[in-house]
Amino acid sequence: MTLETSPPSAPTLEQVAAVAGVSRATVSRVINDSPKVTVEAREAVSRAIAELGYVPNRAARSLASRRTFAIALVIPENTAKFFADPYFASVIQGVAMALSSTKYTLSLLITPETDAEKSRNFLQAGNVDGALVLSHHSDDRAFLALARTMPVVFGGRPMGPEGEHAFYVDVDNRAAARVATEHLIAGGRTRIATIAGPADMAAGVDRLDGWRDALNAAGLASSLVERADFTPAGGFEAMRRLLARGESFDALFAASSQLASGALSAMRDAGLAVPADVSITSIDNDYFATNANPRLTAIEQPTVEVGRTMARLLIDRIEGREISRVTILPTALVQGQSA
Amino acid sequence: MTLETSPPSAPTLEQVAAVAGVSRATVSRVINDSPKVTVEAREAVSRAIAELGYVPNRAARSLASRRTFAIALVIPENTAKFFADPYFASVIQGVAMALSSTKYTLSLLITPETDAEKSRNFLQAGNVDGALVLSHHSDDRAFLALARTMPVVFGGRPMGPEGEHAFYVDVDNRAAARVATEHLIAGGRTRIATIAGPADMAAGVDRLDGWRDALNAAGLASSLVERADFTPAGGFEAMRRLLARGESFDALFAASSQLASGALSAMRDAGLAVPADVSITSIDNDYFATNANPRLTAIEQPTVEVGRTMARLLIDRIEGREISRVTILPTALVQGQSA
DNA sequence: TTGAAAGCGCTAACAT
DNA sequence: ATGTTAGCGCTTTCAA
Repeated sequence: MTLETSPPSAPTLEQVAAVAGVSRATVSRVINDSPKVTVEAREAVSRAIAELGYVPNRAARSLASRRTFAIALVIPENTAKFFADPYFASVIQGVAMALSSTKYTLSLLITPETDAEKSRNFLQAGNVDGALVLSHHSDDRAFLALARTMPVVFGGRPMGPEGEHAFYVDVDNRAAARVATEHLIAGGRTRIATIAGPADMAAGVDRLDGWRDALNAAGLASSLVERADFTPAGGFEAMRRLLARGESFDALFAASSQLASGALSAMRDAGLAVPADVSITSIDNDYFATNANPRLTAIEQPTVEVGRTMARLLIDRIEGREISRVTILPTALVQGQSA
Repeated sequence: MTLETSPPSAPTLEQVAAVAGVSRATVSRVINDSPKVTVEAREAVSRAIAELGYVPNRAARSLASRRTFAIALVIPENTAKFFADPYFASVIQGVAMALSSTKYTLSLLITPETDAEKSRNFLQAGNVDGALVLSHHSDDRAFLALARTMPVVFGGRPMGPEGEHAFYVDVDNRAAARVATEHLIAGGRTRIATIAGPADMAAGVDRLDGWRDALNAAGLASSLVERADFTPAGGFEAMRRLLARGESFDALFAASSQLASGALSAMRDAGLAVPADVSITSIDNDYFATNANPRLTAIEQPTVEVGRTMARLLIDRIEGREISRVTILPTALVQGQSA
């Protein structure tokens, strides 16, 4: 366990104090931007810091102050899904943007089931001041308990009774689904199927409800439902099941564009033309929507803004500012060629 | 700076010791799997830990032991490029796999120029026991200095004189490029152009050299060179410049499949058929190669294995085991339809 | 405004 | 095998 080449051990605050000719307390004050330091003292310390190349030791600092100035972004997915889903990319971008103007540092935790315990420990061990939990697709109940231990902001409404007390940023999935479905109805479609997400995920449940809302309001039947997990493969299989039913339909609302993209393949295999035979709308104006053929008409979520907002809210909570528990961001329908 | 709801402060080792009826040292020994603990003591401690829900405080631990059991994976790119490049996804997967069977935790640092100082500070502040620097495309010289401070393993040979002392995992880019070019020659092509990477990156330089090696050995001209950064857009522009020269060619070696994919668009615009008019080989059998039309004949790198190896080597270094400074992993040509 | 001194929660000699 | 005792490098009262 010994390092092969013992590196030049880092300069300590004590050494800085010696060089600057002040006490350790004063050095600490300068580092922490305390106003109660004379200009001369401050400058002497700054010079010493520069001269020695001093960087405060995080462990010592956080042990003494009980602050880490780090936050975790927890993504309960496996690595493959993480990279396959453009949603994460934009949210992270938003988080990173919000953080870059602060002292806070980001710890990215991609936590497949297998490493769950390691991640929990990491968080409980005081490595971070708070956590962001981004559960676009996955189940996040495991992390609700965390919220009792430290400030946590969720991306997407957490399911379950404990979710009632959680802080989260989300879009109005139900309204978004309703709008997407209404667009199909406005286009004159009357037999509208849906491929819904999993029943144990908020986005799955809410988007299905929104689809029903629209159909009910228009007096249309809402029986053509197939569920799938939010992947192209899931969409492909769901569409095959839908077609196998033998009940014809002239429109599809897919709960995500990944689902729609899989469904498109299955429809092409079946010789169905889009939008001639079946028109389609979906949610997520992402890579899968814009690169589909035809380009999908889809609801756009403000993904970068979700990330930015989550980070800002978390820091507000960490620093004791009051924030509202629920933040809903607006969505908009973006016209493509599929409906 | 005060938490709005002060969370129940975490149990300490001292409390565990009290509950278990042993000294703090014994608790510490149990936590650290020391063999010198009686079974009874170990069990008493384990029970106390479970009962209290105790998790050791990382800061205290690392302050006392000077170990963090965390390593950083530094990616000197902006977030957008990070997600656009499938290379990173696989390498990270490899790193994560290697780490999951260890006590080590991963800190992912995506460091655009703007946040460089924050990242450097993070690393110098003792947050990690070592760092992996993955510079597929970007310049990494800034991180060579880091290697004097802590164990560092690079992914890809670092450029510059300091690179001579760096530990790294890489493939033989020169040989890979030579093989890819020889494949074109074996196909009867004689006027072979290349789109090379940047001159300040090892992969850029080495792959160009390999192309030259093959042409020289075959007695063919090696004048048709255009450089670009490793993106589809770069490849597109480079191909346009190549075409604008007015010198005809019947084959192209692209230094990466992203470059090739951009080049393909430009060739399609120019009415060139692949592989009829121009055959193509490239490096990276990734998404861009397999989804190109026609599918690219490309050199496959063992990307997951690169990540796995980097992580293993870094941990070996951290724990004082001897490792060889340079590790070269094998590549193989994967036949597509482009050559 | 500054310094002295007491910890933060843990590990690691050193005794026993 | 276990306990005692110093710290690890910093922040933070409290006095001056």
